[in-house]
Amino acid sequence: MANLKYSRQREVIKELLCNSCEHPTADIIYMNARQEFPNISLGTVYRNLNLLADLGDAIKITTPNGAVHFDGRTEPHYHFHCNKCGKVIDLDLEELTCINDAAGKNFDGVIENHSMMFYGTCKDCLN
Amino acid sequence: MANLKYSRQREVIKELLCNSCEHPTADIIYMNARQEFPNISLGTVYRNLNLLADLGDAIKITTPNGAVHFDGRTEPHYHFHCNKCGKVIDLDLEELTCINDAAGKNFDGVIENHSMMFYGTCKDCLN
DNA sequence: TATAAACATAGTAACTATTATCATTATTGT
DNA sequence: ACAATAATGATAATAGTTACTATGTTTATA
Repeated sequence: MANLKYSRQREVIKELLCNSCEHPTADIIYMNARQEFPNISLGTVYRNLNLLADLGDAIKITTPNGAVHFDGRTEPHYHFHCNKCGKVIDLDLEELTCINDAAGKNFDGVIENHSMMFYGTCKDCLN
Repeated sequence: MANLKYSRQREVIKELLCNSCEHPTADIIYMNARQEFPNISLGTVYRNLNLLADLGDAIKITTPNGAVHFDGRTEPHYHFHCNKCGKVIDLDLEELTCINDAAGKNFDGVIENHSMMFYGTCKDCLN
């Protein structure tokens, strides 16, 4: 798993992800990466985004309308998903640290972590 | 939107969903519905599940590994997703009613609701 | 620095989950 | 009973993602 070799493509993908506050999809990263590597393959983008997620350097955010968003900010935080435009926005809400324990009270498995997504209408979409 | 006509297929789909504690995917519902209607179309299953969700009679649950699960229990509650088998399980945890307000504190849009998903390993997968 | 092993890439095909299309069938109000 | 309209089954189409493969890069070692 740790037999990694450097690649310029991966570095650029990681940079794009870390410098973005937009929680981009693989698609968006692909479009941006093409400005640096006109021939980069979409497969390369997916492979590296998933790799970064596996390494803990990125977070995958699943939204109700299909595409997976990626987040380069890895410390725990919560997200808002706009029901109109589909944008994903960071929220300024401190982590609920003890909720995992509370959830595990009457539960027979092991709870490791949680994610929370808020829904509604973002500023831009409030006509 | 309310120009509905009765269909036996929809009734069976709804029944299957409400009688299940398993948070089935469209696929599973399809397989079960075929015992009643051997010729039912997968499209019919999707159409009706989405319709039920739009009517508020079902909830769509998005999990990190692709497929959407459906839940016939519509009062607010939280879920656990097993990282190994992908099962979705109801949790006995009371709703965090005021968290929407807390999340909206430094946020410029309108927050309507939220979902929370816990992750880990379920009882059956703890070898 | 040459070399060989291992990894990464681009390009493309394949796959999965879901939605759209459309001719036929079923429901419902009159 | 009939006409309007919604729902169905069958299938095609789409979107997002992963798999495959030949070629190109990186890297450790001599």
